[in-house]
Amino acid sequence: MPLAGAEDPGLMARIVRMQLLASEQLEAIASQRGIAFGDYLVLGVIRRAPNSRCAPSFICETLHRTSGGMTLTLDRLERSGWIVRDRDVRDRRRVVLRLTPTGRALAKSVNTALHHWEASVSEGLSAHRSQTMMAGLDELLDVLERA
Amino acid sequence: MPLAGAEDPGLMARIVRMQLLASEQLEAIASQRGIAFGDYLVLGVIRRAPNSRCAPSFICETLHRTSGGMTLTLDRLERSGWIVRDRDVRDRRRVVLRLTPTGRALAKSVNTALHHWEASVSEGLSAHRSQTMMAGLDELLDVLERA
DNA sequence: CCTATATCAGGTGTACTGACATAG
DNA sequence: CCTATGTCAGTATACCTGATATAG
Repeated sequence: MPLAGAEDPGLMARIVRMQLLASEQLEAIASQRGIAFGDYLVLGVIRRAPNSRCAPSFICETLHRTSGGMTLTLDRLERSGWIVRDRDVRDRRRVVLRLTPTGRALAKSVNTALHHWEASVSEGLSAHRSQTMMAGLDELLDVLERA
Repeated sequence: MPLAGAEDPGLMARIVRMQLLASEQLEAIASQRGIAFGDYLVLGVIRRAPNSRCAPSFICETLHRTSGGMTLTLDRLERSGWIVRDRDVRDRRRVVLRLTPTGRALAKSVNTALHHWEASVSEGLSAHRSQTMMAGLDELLDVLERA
């Protein structure tokens, strides 16, 4: 079911198709555990931040999101009981985010499921392909980042 | 700016990062020409369909979208003067979509810009890498499609 | 009758932009 | 004053469910 006709689809078509397929599967994995994939990414950023704490603006930069949208996302995550907003005592403009025990457990659970997904996808690839794919993707990411 | 910490990010993180970077750039290219990237994809599906005509349901399948949402999208594209809805004379339940001259010109313009983007990205990759990348992506897409 | 195609209506979730309050 | 951080209000878009023609 290629997007293009007879000719070679090209890089763009492949990327778009990958987005469609991967998004569906990642979304399914996360939502089976009661969270949207995009929201899981936010939990993940907090979890991996130094001391498992960070500011909303850091998440915006990491996930390329706007501050207005992030406020709504954080409202939602806080309402769900997965994160807490603290005030920074040094600079009281700043908010410090941290995970609740529930939030940490959820993030870990989704993370584990994603690792299993990764493993099953890798199984479908020849070992050699898997290696060169990763290297190729890294090079591609480098180019995209510079563009 | 990797999503993960010290360990190897893994396939999932690479895919997510690719989605972030690629979406931004594709969205920028399209919106510079006055259309959202998602809407361009719809025009593209119509343009590449047999005889440059197709039904709304075909677009839904191709782009994995819902019929209710597609009706709204098509309303928007029609209001913008880029597509026309005709009735199929054989089966008058069916709607046949086609591009207006303006819509065709816009789709071509975005398509050309995307080809330039592709070319510039490919330039940043070693020729050999570019080849194996594409092959690797195809294999990955195959696996994702089967999953 | 029953099914297929597309649309519509109502309600929900989410993101963006631009304005704003507050802190430095 | 000017900048930085985060929030809020208004807007846009997409989704889902279920109902509604209309045609086969």
